[in-house]
Amino acid sequence: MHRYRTHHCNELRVEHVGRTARVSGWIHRRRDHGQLVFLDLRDHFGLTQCVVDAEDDTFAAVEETRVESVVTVTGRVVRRDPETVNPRLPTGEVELRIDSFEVLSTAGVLPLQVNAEEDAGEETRLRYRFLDLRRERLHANIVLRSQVIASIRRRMTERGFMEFQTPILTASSPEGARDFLVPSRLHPGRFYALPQAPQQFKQLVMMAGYDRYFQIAPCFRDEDSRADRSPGEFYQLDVEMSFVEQEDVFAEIEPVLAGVFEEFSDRTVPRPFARIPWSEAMLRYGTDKPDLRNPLQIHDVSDIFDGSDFAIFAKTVAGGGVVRALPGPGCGSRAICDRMNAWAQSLGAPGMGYIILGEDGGRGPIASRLADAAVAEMRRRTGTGPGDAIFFAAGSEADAARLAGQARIRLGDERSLSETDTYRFCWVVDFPMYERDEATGTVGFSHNPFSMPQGGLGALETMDPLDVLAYQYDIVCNGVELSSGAIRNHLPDVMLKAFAIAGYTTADVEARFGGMLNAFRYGAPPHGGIAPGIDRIVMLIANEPNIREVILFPMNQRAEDLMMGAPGEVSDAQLRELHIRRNVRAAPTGGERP
RNA sequence: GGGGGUGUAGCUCAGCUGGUUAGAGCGCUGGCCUGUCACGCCAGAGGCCGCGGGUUCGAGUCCCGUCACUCCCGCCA
Repeated sequence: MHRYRTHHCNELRVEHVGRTARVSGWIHRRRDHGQLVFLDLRDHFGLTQCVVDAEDDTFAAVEETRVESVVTVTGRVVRRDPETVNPRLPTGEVELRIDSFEVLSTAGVLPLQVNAEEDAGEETRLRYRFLDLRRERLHANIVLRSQVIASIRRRMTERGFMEFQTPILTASSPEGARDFLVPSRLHPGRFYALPQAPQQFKQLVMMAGYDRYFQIAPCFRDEDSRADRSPGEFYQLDVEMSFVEQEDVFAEIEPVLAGVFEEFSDRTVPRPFARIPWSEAMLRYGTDKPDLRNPLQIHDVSDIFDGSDFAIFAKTVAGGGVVRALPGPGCGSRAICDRMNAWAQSLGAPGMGYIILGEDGGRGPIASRLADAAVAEMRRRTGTGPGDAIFFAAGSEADAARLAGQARIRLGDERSLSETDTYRFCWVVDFPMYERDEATGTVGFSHNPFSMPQGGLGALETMDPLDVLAYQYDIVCNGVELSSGAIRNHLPDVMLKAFAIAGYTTADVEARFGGMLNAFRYGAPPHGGIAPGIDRIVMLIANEPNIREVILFPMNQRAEDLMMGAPGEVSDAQLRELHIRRNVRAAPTGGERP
């Protein structure tokens, strides 16, 4: 008989009755009846009930071993009486009568309870991640993650993509997020950087002629975390293709994403994914990552208020601002509208105007200043009627869009308007190539500087840069941005011009992106790609609100690994070898850990 | 860097307008219990009320500071 087990803990069935079996695992739960003890033994696969009574030799040992200890149980598989069958367990028709009981590893009193639904605090969970991972939900999430990644690999390979590894130790990139730096022992004063993404490498793979590349790629960015953004590191499904236009990329990625989401969830994935121009997304949804499960849409009503008697909005429009209207189904009451207004003010907005709609037209301070025909026109545009309200966000185009967009989300949640059984994907396309930095007034890249401008060199030379669009797109699912992507700029002249508009000299570009720029001069195929976030994909499929729930060993919000103690101190000898000298003020004393 | 929330037993939390000995569930320890499956019943131990200062006759509760965790803004081309 095998030293540890003949069966795992989700294997024994009626057909095994009468045989002797051996199982090993953790003591999940014990039910002690004094003269009779039940033990639920747990391993990766499931639970098996073991039983022992007072006359057995092992009784005392079973009774005193604490939960989460690791034990090996050998015994006879017995059919349970019909009234004691547990239909909730796959192994619930049988149990194991304990003949021998061996403790392989004892557990102390637990800092968090593995067998309870109740969540411990984040700090405890992260410090004792190995215990947290034993719990059912988290354990299942990580299994799901493994299966999702395996499915993605299979789907990509079947489509003719090849998976390559790109360097982890590379050069610091001057744009974008903060880099993690790695000092060089051989080159005093010089540093590697961990890649923020394999962006330049994957483009070079295309120039090397491999045609279609993908990688489940680790990416490193030294930026602050969010609930949907893990600090430090994350994984992307990094993809690049040669000789393609935008729709070719969509045609490859759409079935992969839809297939994976359908394979691992019970929800529907409507196809084809909607294509929404960026400017339309900002107008209708007030965001560049719209949740299309929410049926509400925002409408521009600036023309109606232009020159109207409602002075605040008329002045806004006259000053170049806009007024946006959001339908509020069933919101036709003072209490609801006042609450929306107070909420808007809590966000720092001046307020949120409203019209309450009754059988006989509109009520409220705005409606009283407008002609009936104007109110009727707004009803028509927003599709509202008696019992509803229309909410208004006024201000600069960006401010009004943001407020209306947030109000749209809030109403959707509060009134439960959104679908709950769907993954609504969309492609947001036609992003602007440049944007004006509000603080400095300068023009900079709004997204990836390597994207191809629509209209090419001609557009860059003749158009207002702020009007130039890029072959730049996002894939969004249920309001979560999964990825940006682009058709790349593979033409050195266009690239130098594009960078010049953003304030970079040719020398700057050569110095910073020389490797790739040089490659463009020896025959570069037109190419493009995308890089959906793996962690966010799994998070959506697992229906988890926080990205830590789908990562084996996540760091906390301050980018610390509480279990391993990272980042940690290193020895003076290590630093000397790396030509590094500390330059930190004396650490404040009294820290809980060194 | 900024804003919000939280911090009370090993864990999850309650603790009112400041008031006498700070509670519950789970866990832990001991006892009882032969068909449970979140077993049940009885008893017990366990508290720097995050930390420091202040107001007050009196602070878990109010004020100031600080630390930690978390959510958000900035940031993430």
